[in-house]
Amino acid sequence: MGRARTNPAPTAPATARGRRTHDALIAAGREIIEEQGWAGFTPEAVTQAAGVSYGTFYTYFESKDDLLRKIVKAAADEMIAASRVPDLDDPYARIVEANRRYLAATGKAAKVLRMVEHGAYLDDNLRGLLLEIREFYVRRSEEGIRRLQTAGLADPGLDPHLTAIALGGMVEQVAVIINELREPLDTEKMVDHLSRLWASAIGLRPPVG
Amino acid sequence: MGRARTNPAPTAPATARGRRTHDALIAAGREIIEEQGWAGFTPEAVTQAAGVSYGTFYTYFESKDDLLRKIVKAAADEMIAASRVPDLDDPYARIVEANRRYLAATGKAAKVLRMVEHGAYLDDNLRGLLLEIREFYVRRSEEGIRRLQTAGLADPGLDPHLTAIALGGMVEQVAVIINELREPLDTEKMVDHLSRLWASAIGLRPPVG
Amino acid sequence: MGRARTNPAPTAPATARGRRTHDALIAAGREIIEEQGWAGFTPEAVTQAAGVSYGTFYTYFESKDDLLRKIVKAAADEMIAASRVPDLDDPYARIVEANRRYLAATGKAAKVLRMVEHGAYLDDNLRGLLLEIREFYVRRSEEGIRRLQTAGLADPGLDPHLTAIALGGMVEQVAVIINELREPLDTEKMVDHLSRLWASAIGLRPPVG
Amino acid sequence: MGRARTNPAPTAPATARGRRTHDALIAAGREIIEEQGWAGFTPEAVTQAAGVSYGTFYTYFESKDDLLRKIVKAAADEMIAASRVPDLDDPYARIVEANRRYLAATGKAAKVLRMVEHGAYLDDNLRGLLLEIREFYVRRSEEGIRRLQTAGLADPGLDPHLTAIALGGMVEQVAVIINELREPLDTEKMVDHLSRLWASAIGLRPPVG
DNA sequence: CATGAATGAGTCTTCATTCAT
DNA sequence: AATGAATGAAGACTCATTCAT
Repeated sequence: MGRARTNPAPTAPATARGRRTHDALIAAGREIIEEQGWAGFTPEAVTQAAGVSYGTFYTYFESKDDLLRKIVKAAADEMIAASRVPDLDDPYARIVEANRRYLAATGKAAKVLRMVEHGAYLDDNLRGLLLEIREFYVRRSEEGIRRLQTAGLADPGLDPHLTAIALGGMVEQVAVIINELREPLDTEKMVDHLSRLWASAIGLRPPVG
Repeated sequence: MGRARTNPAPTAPATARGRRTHDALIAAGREIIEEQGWAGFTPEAVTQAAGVSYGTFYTYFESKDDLLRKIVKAAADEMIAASRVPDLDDPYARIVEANRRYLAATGKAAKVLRMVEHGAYLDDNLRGLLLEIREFYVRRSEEGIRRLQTAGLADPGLDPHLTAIALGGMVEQVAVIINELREPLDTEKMVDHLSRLWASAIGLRPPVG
Repeated sequence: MGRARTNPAPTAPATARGRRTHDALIAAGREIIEEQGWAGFTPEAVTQAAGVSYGTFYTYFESKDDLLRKIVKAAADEMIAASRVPDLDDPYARIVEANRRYLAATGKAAKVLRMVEHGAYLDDNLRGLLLEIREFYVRRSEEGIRRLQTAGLADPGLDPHLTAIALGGMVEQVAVIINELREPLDTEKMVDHLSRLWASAIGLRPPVG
Repeated sequence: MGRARTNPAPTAPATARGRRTHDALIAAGREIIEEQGWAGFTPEAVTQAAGVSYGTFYTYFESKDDLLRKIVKAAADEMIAASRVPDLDDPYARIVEANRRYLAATGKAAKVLRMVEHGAYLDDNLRGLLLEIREFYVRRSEEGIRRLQTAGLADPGLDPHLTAIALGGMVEQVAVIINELREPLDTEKMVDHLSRLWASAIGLRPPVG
């Protein structure tokens, strides 16, 4: 973590085999982080899980952190991709859809991110990534809220930025908690609640029922 | 070699000096976790910060984990103590007060807890502690919501348990985020927003203004 | 922290170089135990003596104890192998041969074993090994004595078990003492004496002269 | 173990209470060595067993080695005192008596000594003590054998020195082994065997029966 | 004298990274 | 590219000894 490197800088794999190994390592690393957390994430464990030899790790990654960054980047892209919401006219339906997708697709990814949040506290690169992701979500929600306010559909007294932070935090935190609970929650019911709470919170009248 | 432990099993300090050192170590440890996160939390760092020699660590704690557990316990107790809300008649005032106290007193404590959540993934003791704390909050909110529903002041269609998890998550997450942002938020404004969002979400009419 | 072991669990060396290093470590470890005793036996000393870096120790051995067990096992095997006596018809010649081989080959091995006897007092694995070895010797002597008694060549009034313990102890102890004395003994003369004492003790007439 | 000392040199205890504490520490230390072996022998354990505080150790002993030396000295004196054999006319009776006393009184003391033999390999003081003790026994046996040879009662072809080493070793080793066996031996029967083996070995006719 | 806290060098072990093949 | 051995700095923990009260 931050030692000077004298290794040949890994380049993009040139052969198909190389790409396979590279991807296998990323997949293995991600699985390990998701399932064993920070402590289990070692080059040894990753290479073993990927079925290659120890040394191969450094053929593809500059360092453990390098792999981590790539994993996080992938998780982040995935989260954001999974969160694209189709352009629905009904604002409430939009909220429901956004929450459903977030919970469905991002539980594990969110866990990876949060793991990093603490484990790699000192790595500015990673912190930057995390902040970007959060900002993306906050900005998107912020704009949505502002639009609704302009349209007279949401409480104009709310600060869109603070509101976005708070409601986004709610969803983010729930996404993580769900994966940690012993007794599993009914996800669809949670989506329903999150959406209704969100809507009511900003003054958008949720559908009757 | 299976050598029997021969060091004095740490006992409660018998002298005033002992108690001072003991407390200094806990304080130093906590500060380090809060500020440098998991990675910086080493016996060496803790003893240095406390201004005592390395070996002194083990005069008071059986292990690094032992200290960690004590720090977490303290943080948890503190959070819960700080969250006691005076018995206010006005439900909205109650919500505001609860949020204000939570944000004021528990940002760092919450961060400690979250740190542990991932770093000590495998330690059942700690996981148990964390679950207890969260349950405490969820249960308290749940009861509050139920009371309001019974009194006809809150949306009777909401599941109090899911709602408590979601809104509690919102506050918890905001408490942590606040401490991570570069540009500091106006805490009092955030308290106001959290409270209004919470109230509106459950259908409790927030005060006009 | 209950962190899972992530270092490669030592496996049999896969390459010739690996085997060389592995063997060098065992040899170095053994020499250190023999010459400096328990206190000098540290991973650092062993690796230094073997001319490799500290970390290499754990490429081949799970722990200090692991190496110790392997050394003891080797010493034990060696002792027993060196003690095989060719099937001689003359009982006295057999005794001489057994003693000669024991003293020649096992002085240091016996010392290693004795060292462990006390140093690793608590390790049941090792204690088991030691008991096995002693039992092997006792059983063998016991059978020899019994045969001679049956053949009318040895005092039938002796309990073969107790006798084997006592005479075996004599040889074992002498083997160790020899290596500790400043003024070296004439080993061949000691073999002669041990054999004559042994033979006379059980009533087997030693050869005249 | 060999660090420079800056402690006030402990002097002989001046008060009765002091002497009691001093003796209690020696007794406790000895018991620990006898029962838990080398590994359990720490100032902490000793003081605890003696019911005094940690620091008190250094009021009475310069170092851990200092206590050890005193324990060994005491064990040695005790062994030698217990081994004094009354002047019996019958040489065989003398042998029996010597062995009986040795086994009866010295099993544990012998264990202490042997422990030291390996544990404190590097301490010349202790090694000297051990050698002295062994020499005492060897010399005594040697003289006895020589006397019997002169009196025409023992095989004149035996080297008294080598013979004394061997037979002394037998008894010493048996004394230790006895204490290590799970299934306890009948000590009196072992005394009988040792004596008969010893006598026969040197050509002294043991009593019929 | 007794107490118990303080000290810090030493020991075992881990693991990210490098290197020879 | 792949392999697996080698490296060594860093971390957790121990314990004989010292010292303030």
